[in-house]
Amino acid sequence: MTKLTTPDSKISEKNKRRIIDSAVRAFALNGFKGTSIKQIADDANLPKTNVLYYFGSKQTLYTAVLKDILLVWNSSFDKATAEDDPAMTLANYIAEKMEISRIHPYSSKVFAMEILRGASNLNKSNFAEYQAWMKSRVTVIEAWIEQGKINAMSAEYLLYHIWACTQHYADFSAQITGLRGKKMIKADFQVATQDLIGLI
Amino acid sequence: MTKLTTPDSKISEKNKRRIIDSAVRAFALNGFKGTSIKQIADDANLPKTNVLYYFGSKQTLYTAVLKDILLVWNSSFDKATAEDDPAMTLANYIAEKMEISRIHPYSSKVFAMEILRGASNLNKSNFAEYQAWMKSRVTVIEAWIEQGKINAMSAEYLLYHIWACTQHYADFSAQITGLRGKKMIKADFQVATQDLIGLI
DNA sequence: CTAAAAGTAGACCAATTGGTCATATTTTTA
DNA sequence: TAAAAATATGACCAATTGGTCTACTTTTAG
Repeated sequence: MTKLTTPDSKISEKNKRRIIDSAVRAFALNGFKGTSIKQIADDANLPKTNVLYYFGSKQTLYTAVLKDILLVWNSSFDKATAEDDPAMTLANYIAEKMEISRIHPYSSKVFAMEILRGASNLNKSNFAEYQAWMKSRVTVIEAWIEQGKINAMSAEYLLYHIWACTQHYADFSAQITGLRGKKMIKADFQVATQDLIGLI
Repeated sequence: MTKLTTPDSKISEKNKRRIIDSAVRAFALNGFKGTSIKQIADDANLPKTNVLYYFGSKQTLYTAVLKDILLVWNSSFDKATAEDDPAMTLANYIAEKMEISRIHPYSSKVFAMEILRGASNLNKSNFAEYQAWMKSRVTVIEAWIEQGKINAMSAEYLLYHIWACTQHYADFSAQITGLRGKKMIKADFQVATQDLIGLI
């Protein structure tokens, strides 16, 4: 039996996973420059050279982390059509995004930081993909408006605003925790989700 | 004539201003750790030692930058009362926040980064102040609800959502620029503002 | 005008850190 | 089971950088 591709060995797989998980947290907490390879290695219980062995350089590791993060961000809205029910579809989308914010706060933060800093590590193809997604989603929303299913508004900004609010709960968790005096638990996320769905 | 305080000299004033302005941009673009004092000094056309002369350490400079940023973020909403018109007041608040996002994108980004990283450089008193502000604003909004002026909803989350959306345009400008293929100009900001006001 | 205070600036240092190299150990393959 | 491939790891290095020290110049106050 010949292998067509050379999949990573179990060991490689496991170590890479551990390294990336440690790296996400470290980058979220300290930024790219503020995170040392040694830090990540220690957190993953590996010697520093081992991290370099798998990823070659800090920059490559960072890029791998970004790629890993993007994998998490698919949602049911990606495949929604003009025939779907807007209220239900958008509500689902919001709920999904909120859930991602809740479960993957570090990923969200690394990504937010990357964009804050100018997104210079997201390559052209990443953006092209995004643009295509945006265009197709705007088309769907505009079809809904045309059918009179929802009020007229800029589909583009609507998406920005959904994005903004859902991300907010992951990205600005420290601020919210500070203001509330306590952390948001699952129930709080549910209230926030419902509130946001109501708003939109 | 005796001076009660020792105000900074003109030179000191001017240099500190130049340094902070350079620092805001640098920190926004490269993060705290990613920014070197030399970088800031070069940008401000001063030798590195001069920056240390005025601020003592990178950390102190960073704190000064944060403090400077907070000064920008006062708004008319701070003094709104239950007697004011909600629609008008909130619309103004949103418009003001959007304008700040447009004019001070770097400040916004530094602040966002600070919070992303856990807000460890914002001291307790900063937070206490924020909490007091939040509490008083929530009270006003809840009074509006009681008076039947606006629909019932969580005042707390409403504020979060306004914050999220208005900040978004500063913080995620790179993403928006990437998606749109062009930068947002003043007119675009106005459309976004109107759209957001409509939403809320 | 003069002395003190404020500001400017180069030389220098210790710590951190990304990355390389050589070598040893383990796992896989034939 | 032996060679090859993959993995693990310590020693080491050059570059960067925050910060200190010392000395020089300009500004301010009496």
